[in-house]
Amino acid sequence: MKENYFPQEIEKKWQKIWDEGKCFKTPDESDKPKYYALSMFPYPSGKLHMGHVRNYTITDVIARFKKANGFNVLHPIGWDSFGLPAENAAMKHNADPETWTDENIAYMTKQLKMLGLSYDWDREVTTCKPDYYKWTQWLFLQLYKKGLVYKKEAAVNWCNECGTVLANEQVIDGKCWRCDSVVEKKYLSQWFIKITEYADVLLEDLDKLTGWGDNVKTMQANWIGKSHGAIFKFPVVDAPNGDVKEVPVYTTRPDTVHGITYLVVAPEYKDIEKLTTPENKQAVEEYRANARKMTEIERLSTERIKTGVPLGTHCKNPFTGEIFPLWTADYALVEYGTGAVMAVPTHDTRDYDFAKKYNLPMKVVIQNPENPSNCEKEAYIDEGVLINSGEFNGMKNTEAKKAITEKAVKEGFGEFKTQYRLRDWLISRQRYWGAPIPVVYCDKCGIVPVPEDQLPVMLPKDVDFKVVGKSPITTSPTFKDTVCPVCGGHATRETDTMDTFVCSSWYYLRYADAKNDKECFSKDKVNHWLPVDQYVGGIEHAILHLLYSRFFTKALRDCGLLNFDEPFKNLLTQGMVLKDGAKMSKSKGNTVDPDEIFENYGADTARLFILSDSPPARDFDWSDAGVEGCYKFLNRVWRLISTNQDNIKLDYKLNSSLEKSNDDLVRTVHIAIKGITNDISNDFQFNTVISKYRELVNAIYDWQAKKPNLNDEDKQVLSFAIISMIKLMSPVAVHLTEEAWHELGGEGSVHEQEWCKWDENLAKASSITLVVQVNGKVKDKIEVDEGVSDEELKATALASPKIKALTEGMTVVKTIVVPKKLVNIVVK
RNA sequence: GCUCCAGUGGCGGAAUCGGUAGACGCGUUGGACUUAAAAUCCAAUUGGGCGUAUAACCCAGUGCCAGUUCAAGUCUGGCCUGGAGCACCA
Repeated sequence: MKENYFPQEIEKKWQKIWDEGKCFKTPDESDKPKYYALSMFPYPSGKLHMGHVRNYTITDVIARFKKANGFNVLHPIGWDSFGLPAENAAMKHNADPETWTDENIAYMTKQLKMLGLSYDWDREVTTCKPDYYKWTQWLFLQLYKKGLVYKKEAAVNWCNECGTVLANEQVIDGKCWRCDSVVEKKYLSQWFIKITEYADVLLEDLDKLTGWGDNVKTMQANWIGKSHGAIFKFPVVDAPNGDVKEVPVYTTRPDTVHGITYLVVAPEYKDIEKLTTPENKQAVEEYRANARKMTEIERLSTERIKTGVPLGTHCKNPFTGEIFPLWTADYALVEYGTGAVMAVPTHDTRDYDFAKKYNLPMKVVIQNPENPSNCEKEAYIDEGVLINSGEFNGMKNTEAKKAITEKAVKEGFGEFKTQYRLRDWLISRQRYWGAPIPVVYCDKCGIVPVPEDQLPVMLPKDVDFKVVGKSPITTSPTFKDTVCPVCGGHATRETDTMDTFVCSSWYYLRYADAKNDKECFSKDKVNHWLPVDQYVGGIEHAILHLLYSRFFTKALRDCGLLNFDEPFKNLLTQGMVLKDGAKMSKSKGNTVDPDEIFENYGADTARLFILSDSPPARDFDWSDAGVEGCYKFLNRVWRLISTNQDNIKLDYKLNSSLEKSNDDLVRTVHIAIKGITNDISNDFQFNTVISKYRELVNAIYDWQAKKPNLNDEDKQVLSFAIISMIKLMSPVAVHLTEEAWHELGGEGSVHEQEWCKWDENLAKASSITLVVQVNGKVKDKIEVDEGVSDEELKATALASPKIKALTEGMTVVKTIVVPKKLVNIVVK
């Protein structure tokens, strides 16, 4: 074994051996229990960044740890390779996005191998390849058959910069998630997936996900946004030509129904024209035209002063017989509820602001216990007792919600209603680099799905990427015109492609059976390997990818393709990698290139460092000094092994009774095994695992410093310590430990060795430090033997000269003994 | 505004059940080795009492204010600050 540590040399050597020997291939059949460890697959953007390094290292260590602990581990990787950056690159260079993507995949594959990750490369999936997107299209057709896919004209989010529509989930603060430009509303006919049909079960099943963090679960719950309320129908008393009889509203505050003083419909409300009097027509039209022009940001700004115009017509409140006016205002949203709102200015802040501005009347119906008379300064939105509410006066408002709705149900003008904020998932994209939506439009038959035996609908190659203002796919002379599969007549293909999130909603299923060319996956294999036991990825997917994937799993279960209902049993959302307190980004210029770290320090240092300083879920601040420190530590480990090479025997034997310092070292090793094993098992606390590596290495050095000459017992003990250390470090320092294992004469791979076991009797020090407190404050510490009884502890504590001095002349009220730890003497 | 998470030395962070606060590392300071440097090793490093050293001791201390307890970083209530998500969702 060389005296000095040359990571670049040994890493290259072992990577070649592992790769050529397919050392991390996972058999489908095994006597061992299965374990599925998965990182969120990358977009092949060009190069790995440190976020990838962190993500994949975490999952790799988990995979290796589980393998050493007797599991048959599935640990795959693939590429989320459709998407706009490839297309943009292609437009810039007038090249094929596929070439750009393939080159990136090749480079990033090399980098992943340089990181020493234990992937089963035979299961690699690439979403932009026909052997994958064929099945994405096939799954689209299954959902279509189930009635979960439909096309409709709707107000959709349009990003001008990207030249495509976006899903609601991809609009962040009114801006495009990818390019940050302001999103506009457009009315277009688009394809949707009916995720709302699963809103309730997606919400309820969050409770089953005990292995997910509360933060992600709450984010999803908020996004789904379930609320309980009622629908009330208000008769219209003076519609101009009488064909709109009533306006239904959704409310979560049926208890305030007696306080209604006006009603608001959204500017896009379907019956708005029929509800407008001729005198008001012009003003209403102008208001609506103006609303259409506004961007989402302008319209949704909460700071904006509310505006609206009256329609001139009126409704009757069936509870009170009161007549109140109809208005249109853009604070009512057409997509939510019924698109109309009953306004109770006294008990809703938005209605209050609006009523103040337009001098609309107010009527208090819930009494504020602290200010019973009025709501002059602001709306009272908390709980209270009903007043001015006829038969419901005196009732608590929480009870009145139910009672009032029940009355409406009985008398036929209302119903209980559960409402969700979640909207259907818009999956059409007017872009080239995606999976073509497999439908055709026939002049005679209308929308016709492409028959399954004609899949995949291939992306055309004969397109012009330089085209402006429309999707390159539409420029293909061969793609669009086709034959209707039903009538054989002329038909045109759908030129929209699918949102890439459709491709990534099922990739984790494909890994179970990646090379299957007959089905998207075999049911048996997918049921065997899934659900994913541990999923690791960034928090930025808390809603998007994770919600879509949960939906897909449930929908495919209902299609009979699999028999589980949640895809990811445990989820670890890793924190961001920061540098100087800010997220690493090219624009800030604070990125660190993984290649440089591999080159200067080796992958083992990178792996060790990325796990060392912060727990995985927290943000990680990159520091060059920290890398240096990890590199020095690995050098220290290397020296410990190389200088002792002749003293270490793989087949060491420990005597049952050992000399004190040897006994202590053996105990230290057992403590380390126990601690490291538990830290990995509980929440993957790799930062403390690594501090325990250091403690162990420090202990071995300290032990050795006291032993200039080693006798036989010393050598056995040292062998035990060092071999245990190598095995414990093998999931992290994968190359160094493999090299050491072989240099010491080990057979096979260190990564095929069983995990170390500890002896509970040895995993503790031979003596303990007794802490003595007086009135709860530490006053003395006394070394005592490990096996002492509580009585002896108490006696020892009371016999301490310090304690005697402190308790002199006082009465001992009580003595608390914590076994093997502490005595607290309470005195007065 | 609503929801969730977090707050511990100069820094990253540690502390199963409430039981020695600050593990481990980074940084800093001093020292050894060296012609010198690098590397390596040793020591100190929460603040204050305490501006000579050594040894010892004492006090305070985990965002703030209360509470429960023999004992609180940890539990309870109320705040403050920071971060994240949602947000005119009726």
